Amino acid sequence: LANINLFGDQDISVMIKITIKDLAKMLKVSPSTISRALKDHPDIGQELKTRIKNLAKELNYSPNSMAVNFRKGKSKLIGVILPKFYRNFIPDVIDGISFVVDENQYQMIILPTNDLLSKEKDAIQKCCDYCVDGILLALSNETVDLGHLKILDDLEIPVVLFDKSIETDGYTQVLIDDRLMAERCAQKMEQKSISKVAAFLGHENLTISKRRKDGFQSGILNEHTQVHYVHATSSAEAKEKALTLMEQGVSGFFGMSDEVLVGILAAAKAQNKINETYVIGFSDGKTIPFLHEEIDYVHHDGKEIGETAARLLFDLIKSPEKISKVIQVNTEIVRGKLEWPKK
Amino acid sequence: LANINLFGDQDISVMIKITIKDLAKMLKVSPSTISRALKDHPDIGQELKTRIKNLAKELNYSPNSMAVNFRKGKSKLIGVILPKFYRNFIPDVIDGISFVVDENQYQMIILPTNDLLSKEKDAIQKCCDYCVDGILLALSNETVDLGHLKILDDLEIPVVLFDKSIETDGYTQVLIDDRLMAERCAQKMEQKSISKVAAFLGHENLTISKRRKDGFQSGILNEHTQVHYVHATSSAEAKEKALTLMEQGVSGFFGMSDEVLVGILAAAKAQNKINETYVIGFSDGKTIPFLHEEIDYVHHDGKEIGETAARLLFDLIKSPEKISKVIQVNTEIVRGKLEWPKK
DNA sequence: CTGTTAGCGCTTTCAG
DNA sequence: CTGAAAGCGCTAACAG
Repeated sequence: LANINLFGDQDISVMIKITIKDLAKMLKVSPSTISRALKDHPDIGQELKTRIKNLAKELNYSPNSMAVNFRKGKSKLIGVILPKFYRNFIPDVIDGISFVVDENQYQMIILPTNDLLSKEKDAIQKCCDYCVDGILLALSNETVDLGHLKILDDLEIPVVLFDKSIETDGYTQVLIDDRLMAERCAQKMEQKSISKVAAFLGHENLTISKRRKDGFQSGILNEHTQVHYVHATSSAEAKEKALTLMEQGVSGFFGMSDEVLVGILAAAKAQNKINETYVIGFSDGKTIPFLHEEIDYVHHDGKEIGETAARLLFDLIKSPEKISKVIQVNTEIVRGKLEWPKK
Repeated sequence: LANINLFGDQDISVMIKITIKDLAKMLKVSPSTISRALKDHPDIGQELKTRIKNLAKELNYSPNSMAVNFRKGKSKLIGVILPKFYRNFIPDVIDGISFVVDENQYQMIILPTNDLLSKEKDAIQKCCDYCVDGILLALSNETVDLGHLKILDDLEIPVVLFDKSIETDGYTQVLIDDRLMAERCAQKMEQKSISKVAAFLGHENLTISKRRKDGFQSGILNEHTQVHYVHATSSAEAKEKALTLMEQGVSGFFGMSDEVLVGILAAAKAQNKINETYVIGFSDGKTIPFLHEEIDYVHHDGKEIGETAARLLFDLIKSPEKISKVIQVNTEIVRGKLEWPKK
């Protein structure tokens, strides 16, 4: 095609990013014709269409997404706001999200808040500035109300909460039935006839902590069971507190997350009390194999939660009327040391 | 300010996204004046400037990043392309990256390749379409040459390779001195006077595997030491292979990653041979605490690698002449069970 | 069937 | 000191 050589003999396709205008000039047609041909608009003649497509392929034309999205008033971007890249759970969640994002031909920008409310607000503002079409949000520990999400309402940017959340109406959330499962844990604990037990919870701001505490509490029916409720936000803190409790004769432990479970088991190990200690809790089962101990745990699958949250978000993005709903992902208690982390 | 009420009595700031044009109309000045005032251009009068700024604040004006970036021909976006959200190492790397990205007021889009070359190519194309200003790339296992990065050269999009990489010139990379450290591991192994040892490597395509193998090989000076070289890409696979080798009397193990180390230790545990087995390898020290065993390991810090790679990328983005260089991050051999994962 | 035109929100010459 | 106008790349009425 002699047309390519408008700009001299060198193959310009390898030099700069080709635009629709370039193609238009080379083929001496208008930009709109190029635009239409490239998206198979029925108006364009077959012959011209193939000429255009061939040249585009030859020159590696590929549309400038920024321009397209800017023009269309949407970014094909979703914002994923989360506290931190914990090693447990979160990587799986992101995996699930990225799968759905891919399916929908979107991209995701990830904004860590480091568990700071101020950074969460910043993150939301940035999402607005970048015109994201939707937001997936795991709240920071500091967040106690959702006032800062109002702007998203105003701009009609849908948001789905996952993992961390707080009691609230009007927002779509993906949860597991924390209350019920914690209650079941307590029931299992009771079957062991342990007189002194402890329930390890996460940050006290979190509804997730409250719900799991409530559930556990209502599962303990024996009035003579002595229950300690403890908050811990790291494995190290959990270990310290577990050590103290063990010295006081506590031998049954409920841990609401992998973080605290690891601490509890480390304490039991350190005291050589693995065999006389009963441990149960919430885990995704990926950390357990590292522990070399079997425990009962409520299995919650990060990937499934990520996928579910992302699908809900895209439903909201696509549907005109934004109806919020709360989805409960199913879980069950299993005994692990389970599967190996895949790959 | 009566001006706000141009659109009736309701406060429009909570209804739609305010633009420069809106402000201009309300204050009866031109958009360019608004634009200049908001960025403290010296041309604008002090009084007008404050009037504009006040109104902007009141109405929560915040510029449309898409438009700004589109106009300026850059996206303030970097692409982070990586195989998968492994639980080891990668979350820390992303943490490091996100820290630097934040410092530079950028955002990052994350594109997982699932270790597929085809998806790696897609990811690169998407980065170009989104006009990212730079790319951080951890190669997939399938990638054996860098031909598909040529387009980045043409478009002058800088790229920094980290973690996974292959032997190549002309690209900026962040590495640790794999060869030297693997050699040191072999030397430590030799001090134990073990007759049968095994070196567990990752995927055979990876230069990282080759370099660590070479290093280990050259550290073994005793001709009578019998060395098995094994490739494994998951903990499960490593465990199986380690079991077989233990039956053959192998009692010294080198593991080039957390993944294989976990498998090796699980095998030793299963065979009740923890005490008669020597294990050394490469780790970030975060998995070790879960293992309850102490081992010698080459400590490589994901966060530092992520930060270093990101800083190099921003250097390239900012500097006019793109000079590629290879950076070696320092490492040392420590004995772990080390620190707890922070938080 | 194809071209012209206007415009997404913003910045930046160039005038005045 | 301020305004008018052009344009980044693309799309979609509206004409013809």
